[in-house]
Amino acid sequence: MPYPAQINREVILTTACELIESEGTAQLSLNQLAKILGVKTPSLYRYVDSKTALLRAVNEATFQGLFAAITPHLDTPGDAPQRIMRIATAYRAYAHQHPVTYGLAYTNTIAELRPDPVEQERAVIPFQALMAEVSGETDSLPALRGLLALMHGFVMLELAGQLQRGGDLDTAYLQSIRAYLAGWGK
Amino acid sequence: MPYPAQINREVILTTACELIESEGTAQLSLNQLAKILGVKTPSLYRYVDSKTALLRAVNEATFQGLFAAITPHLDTPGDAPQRIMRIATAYRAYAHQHPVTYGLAYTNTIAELRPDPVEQERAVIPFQALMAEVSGETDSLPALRGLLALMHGFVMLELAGQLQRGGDLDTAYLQSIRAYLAGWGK
DNA sequence: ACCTGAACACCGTTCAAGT
DNA sequence: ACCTGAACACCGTTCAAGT
Repeated sequence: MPYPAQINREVILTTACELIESEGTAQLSLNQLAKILGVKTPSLYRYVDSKTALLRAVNEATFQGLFAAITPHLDTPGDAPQRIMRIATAYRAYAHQHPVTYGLAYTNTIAELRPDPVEQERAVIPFQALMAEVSGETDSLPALRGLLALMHGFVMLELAGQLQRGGDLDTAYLQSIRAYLAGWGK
Repeated sequence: MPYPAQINREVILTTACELIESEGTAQLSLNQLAKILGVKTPSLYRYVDSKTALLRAVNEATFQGLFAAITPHLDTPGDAPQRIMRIATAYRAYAHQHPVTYGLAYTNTIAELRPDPVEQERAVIPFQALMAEVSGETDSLPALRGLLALMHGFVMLELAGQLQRGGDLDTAYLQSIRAYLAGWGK
Protein backbone atom coordinates (compact mmCIF):
# COMPACT_ATOMS: atom_id res chain seq x y z
CA MET A 1 0.00 0.00 0.00
CA PRO A 2 1.75 3.19 -1.06
CA TYR A 3 1.77 5.75 1.65
CA PRO A 4 2.96 9.30 0.92
CA ALA A 5 5.83 10.39 3.15
CA GLN A 6 4.85 13.20 5.47
CA ILE A 7 8.37 14.13 6.49
CA ASN A 8 11.93 13.66 5.27
CA ARG A 9 15.40 13.82 6.67
CA GLU A 10 16.01 17.39 5.64
CA VAL A 11 12.94 18.89 7.24
CA ILE A 12 13.76 17.03 10.44
CA LEU A 13 17.24 18.46 10.39
CA THR A 14 16.30 22.04 9.73
CA THR A 15 13.52 22.15 12.29
CA ALA A 16 15.88 20.55 14.78
CA CYS A 17 18.34 23.39 14.12
CA GLU A 18 15.64 26.00 14.53
CA LEU A 19 14.40 24.40 17.71
CA ILE A 20 17.88 24.23 19.20
CA GLU A 21 18.60 27.79 18.22
CA SER A 22 15.39 29.17 19.69
CA GLU A 23 14.87 26.99 22.76
CA GLY A 24 18.36 25.86 23.65
CA THR A 25 20.06 22.54 23.17
CA ALA A 26 18.73 21.03 26.36
CA GLN A 27 15.16 21.57 25.22
CA LEU A 28 15.44 19.48 22.07
CA SER A 29 13.42 16.32 22.54
CA LEU A 30 12.33 13.96 19.83
CA ASN A 31 8.83 14.13 21.23
CA GLN A 32 8.65 17.86 20.78
CA LEU A 33 10.29 17.67 17.39
CA ALA A 34 7.76 15.07 16.24
CA LYS A 35 4.86 17.14 17.52
CA ILE A 36 6.03 20.17 15.55
CA LEU A 37 6.35 18.04 12.44
CA GLY A 38 2.85 16.67 12.96
CA VAL A 39 3.93 13.10 13.40
CA LYS A 40 4.37 10.58 16.21
CA THR A 41 7.79 10.19 17.77
CA PRO A 42 8.68 6.71 16.49
CA SER A 43 8.22 7.92 12.92
CA LEU A 44 11.41 9.93 13.19
CA TYR A 45 13.39 6.72 13.41
CA ARG A 46 12.74 5.98 9.77
CA TYR A 47 14.94 8.97 8.89
CA VAL A 48 17.32 9.26 11.79
CA ASP A 49 19.24 6.52 13.59
CA SER A 50 19.13 8.09 17.02
CA LYS A 51 19.06 11.41 18.80
CA THR A 52 22.85 11.32 18.88
CA ALA A 53 23.01 10.85 15.12
CA LEU A 54 20.61 13.74 14.66
CA LEU A 55 22.77 16.04 16.76
CA ARG A 56 25.86 14.99 14.89
CA ALA A 57 24.11 15.87 11.63
CA VAL A 58 23.18 19.25 13.09
CA ASN A 59 26.82 19.82 13.95
CA GLU A 60 27.92 18.81 10.49
CA ALA A 61 25.53 21.37 9.05
CA THR A 62 26.90 24.02 11.39
CA PHE A 63 30.48 23.45 10.27
CA GLN A 64 29.43 23.46 6.66
CA GLY A 65 27.61 26.73 7.17
CA LEU A 66 30.56 28.23 8.97
CA PHE A 67 33.03 27.33 6.26
CA ALA A 68 30.62 28.47 3.57
CA ALA A 69 30.51 31.82 5.35
CA ILE A 70 34.25 32.34 5.56
CA THR A 71 35.77 30.75 2.44
CA PRO A 72 34.51 33.48 0.08
CA HIS A 73 36.90 35.84 1.83
CA LEU A 74 39.95 33.77 0.95
CA ASP A 75 40.21 35.30 -2.52
CA THR A 76 39.55 38.95 -1.94
CA PRO A 77 41.75 41.96 -2.66
CA GLY A 78 44.39 43.13 -0.21
CA ASP A 79 47.34 41.55 1.50
CA ALA A 80 47.20 38.47 3.72
CA PRO A 81 46.51 40.27 7.02
CA GLN A 82 43.65 42.18 5.43
CA ARG A 83 42.07 39.02 4.08
CA ILE A 84 42.52 37.24 7.38
CA MET A 85 40.78 40.10 9.15
CA ARG A 86 37.82 39.73 6.80
CA ILE A 87 37.71 36.01 7.44
CA ALA A 88 37.84 36.60 11.17
CA THR A 89 34.98 39.08 10.95
CA ALA A 90 32.86 36.67 8.93
CA TYR A 91 33.68 33.88 11.35
CA ARG A 92 32.49 35.86 14.34
CA ALA A 93 29.40 37.07 12.50
CA TYR A 94 28.38 33.51 11.72
CA ALA A 95 28.76 32.51 15.36
CA HIS A 96 26.66 35.46 16.45
CA GLN A 97 23.94 34.51 13.98
CA HIS A 98 23.85 30.90 15.19
CA PRO A 99 25.01 31.15 18.79
CA VAL A 100 23.49 27.97 20.15
CA THR A 101 24.31 25.63 17.29
CA TYR A 102 27.79 27.13 17.03
CA GLY A 103 28.34 26.41 20.69
CA LEU A 104 26.94 22.93 20.33
CA ALA A 105 29.17 22.09 17.41
CA TYR A 106 32.33 23.02 19.25
CA THR A 107 31.21 21.87 22.64
CA ASN A 108 31.55 18.25 22.13
CA THR A 109 33.61 16.75 24.77
CA ILE A 110 31.18 14.02 23.77
CA ALA A 111 32.99 12.34 20.91
CA GLU A 112 29.85 10.85 19.35
CA LEU A 113 28.46 14.26 18.49
CA ARG A 114 31.48 15.38 16.52
CA PRO A 115 31.67 15.29 12.76
CA ASP A 116 34.64 13.44 11.35
CA PRO A 117 37.65 15.42 12.62
CA VAL A 118 39.84 14.32 9.73
CA GLU A 119 37.50 15.91 7.21
CA GLN A 120 37.28 18.85 9.57
CA GLU A 121 40.94 19.62 9.47
CA ARG A 122 41.07 19.14 5.74
CA ALA A 123 38.63 22.01 5.32
CA VAL A 124 41.08 24.28 7.01
CA ILE A 125 44.04 23.69 4.72
CA PRO A 126 43.37 26.59 2.32
CA PHE A 127 43.51 28.91 5.29
CA GLN A 128 46.91 27.56 6.22
CA ALA A 129 48.29 28.72 2.90
CA LEU A 130 47.02 32.20 3.61
CA MET A 131 48.48 32.15 7.10
CA ALA A 132 51.82 31.11 5.61
CA GLU A 133 52.01 34.51 3.95
CA VAL A 134 52.16 36.02 7.42
CA SER A 135 54.10 33.49 9.49
CA GLY A 136 56.26 31.89 6.83
CA GLU A 137 55.79 28.39 5.50
CA THR A 138 57.38 26.43 8.34
CA ASP A 139 55.29 27.97 11.10
CA SER A 140 52.05 28.06 9.16
CA LEU A 141 50.38 25.14 10.96
CA PRO A 142 50.93 26.37 14.53
CA ALA A 143 50.16 29.91 13.41
CA LEU A 144 46.87 28.79 11.88
CA ARG A 145 45.99 26.84 14.98
CA GLY A 146 46.56 29.86 17.15
CA LEU A 147 44.36 31.94 14.87
CA LEU A 148 41.55 29.39 15.04
CA ALA A 149 41.98 29.27 18.80
CA LEU A 150 41.81 33.02 19.12
CA MET A 151 38.70 33.35 16.96
CA HIS A 152 36.92 30.40 18.53
CA GLY A 153 37.94 31.29 22.05
CA PHE A 154 36.85 34.89 21.78
CA VAL A 155 33.51 33.99 20.34
CA MET A 156 32.90 31.30 22.94
CA LEU A 157 33.77 33.60 25.83
CA GLU A 158 31.32 36.11 24.43
CA LEU A 159 28.57 33.56 23.97
CA ALA A 160 29.16 32.15 27.44
CA GLY A 161 28.72 35.65 28.83
CA GLN A 162 32.26 35.83 30.13
CA LEU A 163 33.09 39.22 28.67
CA GLN A 164 30.67 41.51 30.47
CA ARG A 165 32.87 44.12 32.04
CA GLY A 166 32.07 46.58 29.33
CA GLY A 167 34.36 47.83 26.60
CA ASP A 168 33.87 47.48 22.88
CA LEU A 169 34.05 43.80 22.01
CA ASP A 170 34.12 44.41 18.26
CA THR A 171 37.35 46.34 18.43
CA ALA A 172 38.80 44.12 21.16
CA TYR A 173 38.35 41.18 18.79
CA LEU A 174 39.93 42.92 15.83
CA GLN A 175 42.74 44.41 17.90
CA SER A 176 43.63 41.04 19.35
CA ILE A 177 43.76 39.37 15.98
CA ARG A 178 45.79 42.20 14.54
CA ALA A 179 48.24 41.89 17.42
CA TYR A 180 48.42 38.14 16.88
CA LEU A 181 49.21 38.54 13.21
CA ALA A 182 51.75 41.27 13.89
CA GLY A 183 53.46 38.99 16.37
CA TRP A 184 53.87 36.22 13.82
CA GLY A 185 54.97 38.66 11.14
CA LYS A 186 57.49 40.06 13.59
CA MET B 1 14.25 11.16 66.18
CA PRO B 2 17.87 12.03 65.44
CA TYR B 3 19.09 10.37 62.31
CA PRO B 4 22.79 10.52 61.40
CA ALA B 5 23.38 12.07 57.99
CA GLN B 6 24.79 9.57 55.51
CA ILE B 7 25.83 12.13 52.94
CA ASN B 8 26.54 15.85 52.72
CA ARG B 9 26.72 18.48 50.06
CA GLU B 10 30.45 18.21 49.62
CA VAL B 11 30.61 14.49 49.01
CA ILE B 12 27.80 14.82 46.50
CA LEU B 13 29.73 17.52 44.69
CA THR B 14 33.04 15.75 44.57
CA THR B 15 31.61 12.42 43.44
CA ALA B 16 29.60 14.28 40.81
CA CYS B 17 32.85 15.80 39.55
CA GLU B 18 34.55 12.44 39.47
CA LEU B 19 31.63 10.84 37.72
CA ILE B 20 31.50 13.55 35.09
CA GLU B 21 35.22 13.38 34.55
CA SER B 22 35.30 9.61 34.17
CA GLU B 23 32.03 8.89 32.37
CA GLY B 24 31.27 12.10 30.55
CA THR B 25 28.76 14.81 31.28
CA ALA B 26 25.89 13.10 29.52
CA GLN B 27 26.22 10.08 31.80
CA LEU B 28 25.65 11.95 35.05
CA SER B 29 22.24 10.99 36.38
CA LEU B 30 21.02 11.61 39.90
CA ASN B 31 19.99 7.98 40.05
CA GLN B 32 23.49 6.78 39.36
CA LEU B 33 24.98 9.35 41.70
CA ALA B 34 22.65 8.26 44.50
CA LYS B 35 23.48 4.63 43.94
CA ILE B 36 27.20 5.32 44.23
CA LEU B 37 26.60 7.24 47.44
CA GLY B 38 24.52 4.35 48.83
CA VAL B 39 21.33 6.33 49.10
CA LYS B 40 18.02 6.66 47.27
CA THR B 41 17.65 9.36 44.66
CA PRO B 42 15.19 11.65 46.48
CA SER B 43 17.64 11.96 49.37
CA LEU B 44 19.90 14.11 47.22
CA TYR B 45 17.28 16.82 47.21
CA ARG B 46 17.96 17.60 50.85
CA TYR B 47 21.38 18.90 49.81
CA VAL B 48 20.90 20.06 46.26
CA ASP B 49 18.05 22.07 44.77
CA SER B 50 18.08 20.43 41.36
CA LYS B 51 20.33 18.78 38.86
CA THR B 52 20.92 22.17 37.29
CA ALA B 53 22.03 23.63 40.63
CA LEU B 54 24.37 20.70 41.10
CA LEU B 55 25.97 21.26 37.72
CA ARG B 56 26.34 24.95 38.42
CA ALA B 57 28.12 24.10 41.67
CA VAL B 58 30.41 21.76 39.76
CA ASN B 59 31.22 24.58 37.38
CA GLU B 60 31.91 26.95 40.24
CA ALA B 61 34.36 24.43 41.66
CA THR B 62 36.03 24.12 38.28
CA PHE B 63 36.61 27.85 37.99
CA GLN B 64 37.88 28.01 41.53
CA GLY B 65 40.30 25.19 40.81
CA LEU B 66 41.44 26.81 37.61
CA PHE B 67 42.17 30.15 39.24
CA ALA B 68 43.83 28.47 42.17
CA ALA B 69 46.11 26.77 39.65
CA ILE B 70 47.14 29.92 37.80
CA THR B 71 47.25 32.73 40.38
CA PRO B 72 50.44 31.49 42.09
CA HIS B 73 52.26 32.38 38.89
CA LEU B 74 51.29 36.03 39.08
CA ASP B 75 54.10 36.84 41.49
CA THR B 76 57.04 34.94 40.12
CA PRO B 77 60.41 36.21 38.95
CA GLY B 78 60.94 37.48 35.46
CA ASP B 79 59.33 40.09 33.25
CA ALA B 80 55.65 40.24 32.34
CA PRO B 81 55.81 38.04 29.23
CA GLN B 82 57.69 35.37 31.14
CA ARG B 83 55.12 35.35 33.90
CA ILE B 84 52.25 35.27 31.42
CA MET B 85 53.83 32.28 29.72
CA ARG B 86 53.93 30.48 33.04
CA ILE B 87 50.30 31.31 33.67
CA ALA B 88 49.36 30.10 30.22
CA THR B 89 51.18 26.84 30.80
CA ALA B 90 49.46 26.29 34.14
CA TYR B 91 46.10 27.15 32.56
CA ARG B 92 46.49 24.54 29.86
CA ALA B 93 47.79 21.96 32.33
CA TYR B 94 44.70 22.39 34.50
CA ALA B 95 42.41 21.93 31.51
CA HIS B 96 44.27 18.78 30.51
CA GLN B 97 43.93 17.40 34.02
CA HIS B 98 40.17 18.06 34.11
CA PRO B 99 39.16 17.92 30.47
CA VAL B 100 35.47 17.12 30.87
CA THR B 101 34.65 19.46 33.74
CA TYR B 102 36.72 22.20 32.10
CA GLY B 103 34.71 21.80 28.93
CA LEU B 104 31.47 21.73 30.86
CA ALA B 105 32.28 24.91 32.76
CA TYR B 106 32.93 26.89 29.61
CA THR B 107 30.37 25.19 27.47
CA ASN B 108 27.36 26.77 28.90
CA THR B 109 25.32 28.30 26.27
CA ILE B 110 22.82 27.29 28.94
CA ALA B 111 22.80 30.33 31.21
CA GLU B 112 21.51 28.45 34.26
CA LEU B 113 24.68 26.39 34.49
CA ARG B 114 27.01 29.37 34.64
CA PRO B 115 28.46 30.70 37.85
CA ASP B 116 27.89 34.39 38.47
CA PRO B 117 29.71 36.06 35.56
CA VAL B 118 30.28 39.25 37.51
CA GLU B 119 32.30 37.42 40.14
CA GLN B 120 33.94 35.61 37.29
CA GLU B 121 35.31 38.68 35.68
CA ARG B 122 36.41 40.09 38.98
CA ALA B 123 38.71 37.12 39.46
CA VAL B 124 40.51 38.10 36.32
CA ILE B 125 41.42 41.67 37.29
CA PRO B 126 44.86 40.90 38.75
CA PHE B 127 45.78 39.40 35.42
CA GLN B 128 44.78 42.58 33.66
CA ALA B 129 47.41 44.51 35.61
CA LEU B 130 50.02 42.05 34.44
CA MET B 131 48.82 42.32 30.85
CA ALA B 132 49.07 46.10 31.12
CA GLU B 133 52.83 45.72 31.41
CA VAL B 134 52.81 44.32 27.91
CA SER B 135 50.05 46.20 26.13
CA GLY B 136 50.04 49.46 28.06
CA GLU B 137 47.34 50.54 30.47
CA THR B 138 44.71 51.69 27.98
CA ASP B 139 44.63 48.50 25.97
CA SER B 140 44.92 46.14 28.90
CA LEU B 141 41.29 45.00 28.91
CA PRO B 142 41.04 44.02 25.24
CA ALA B 143 44.55 42.57 25.43
CA LEU B 144 43.59 40.44 28.40
CA ARG B 145 40.44 39.27 26.67
CA GLY B 146 42.39 38.19 23.64
CA LEU B 147 44.79 36.28 25.86
CA LEU B 148 41.95 34.50 27.62
CA ALA B 149 40.39 33.77 24.24
CA LEU B 150 43.62 32.34 22.88
CA MET B 151 44.25 30.10 25.88
CA HIS B 152 40.66 28.94 26.15
CA GLY B 153 40.20 28.49 22.42
CA PHE B 154 43.38 26.49 21.99
CA VAL B 155 42.56 24.19 24.85
CA MET B 156 39.00 23.68 23.68
CA LEU B 157 40.05 22.86 20.14
CA GLU B 158 42.45 20.30 21.56
CA LEU B 159 39.86 18.77 23.84
CA ALA B 160 37.31 18.68 21.04
CA GLY B 161 39.81 16.74 18.94
CA GLN B 162 40.07 19.47 16.34
CA LEU B 163 43.86 19.61 16.23
CA GLN B 164 44.79 16.20 14.95
CA ARG B 165 46.89 16.87 11.91
CA GLY B 166 50.07 16.23 13.84
CA GLY B 167 52.68 18.73 14.87
CA ASP B 168 53.77 19.57 18.39
CA LEU B 169 50.82 21.12 20.18
CA ASP B 170 52.87 22.15 23.20
CA THR B 171 55.12 24.41 21.17
CA ALA B 172 52.27 25.56 18.91
CA TYR B 173 50.49 26.80 22.04
CA LEU B 174 53.52 28.60 23.42
CA GLN B 175 54.54 30.02 20.06
CA SER B 176 51.07 31.41 19.48
CA ILE B 177 50.93 33.09 22.85
CA ARG B 178 54.42 34.48 22.42
CA ALA B 179 53.40 35.91 19.05
CA TYR B 180 50.27 37.39 20.57
CA LEU B 181 52.23 39.11 23.32
CA ALA B 182 54.85 40.32 20.88
CA GLY B 183 52.12 41.85 18.74
CA TRP B 184 50.71 43.83 21.63
CA GLY B 185 54.16 44.88 22.75
CA LYS B 186 54.68 46.01 19.16
C1' DA C 1 5.89 2.33 1.90
C1' DC C 2 5.27 4.86 5.70
C1' DC C 3 3.18 5.71 10.17
C1' DT C 4 1.32 4.48 14.89
C1' DG C 5 0.13 2.19 19.59
C1' DA C 6 1.83 -0.05 23.02
C1' DA C 7 5.48 -1.18 25.76
C1' DC C 8 10.18 -0.78 28.07
C1' DA C 9 13.74 1.12 30.88
C1' DC C 10 15.16 5.25 32.39
C1' DC C 11 14.97 10.24 33.58
C1' DG C 12 14.19 14.46 37.26
C1' DT C 13 11.17 15.82 40.82
C1' DT C 14 7.61 15.95 44.67
C1' DC C 15 5.77 14.62 48.98
C1' DA C 16 3.60 12.01 52.43
C1' DA C 17 5.25 8.46 55.27
C1' DG C 18 8.74 5.95 57.77
C1' DT C 19 12.58 5.61 61.52
C1' DA D 1 16.65 15.09 61.49
C1' DC D 2 17.28 12.53 57.71
C1' DC D 3 15.88 9.00 54.44
C1' DT D 4 12.55 6.26 51.50
C1' DG D 5 8.39 4.47 48.65
C1' DA D 6 5.29 5.62 45.69
C1' DA D 7 3.81 8.41 42.21
C1' DC D 8 4.07 11.78 38.18
C1' DA D 9 5.29 13.51 33.74
C1' DC D 10 8.64 13.00 30.60
C1' DC D 11 12.58 10.90 28.12
C1' DG D 12 14.76 7.75 23.97
C1' DT D 13 14.00 3.51 21.69
C1' DT D 14 11.92 -0.90 19.74
C1' DC D 15 8.66 -3.47 17.19
C1' DA D 16 4.52 -5.64 15.93
C1' DA D 17 0.47 -3.93 13.91
C1' DG D 18 -2.19 -0.73 11.15
C1' DT D 19 -3.36 1.67 6.46
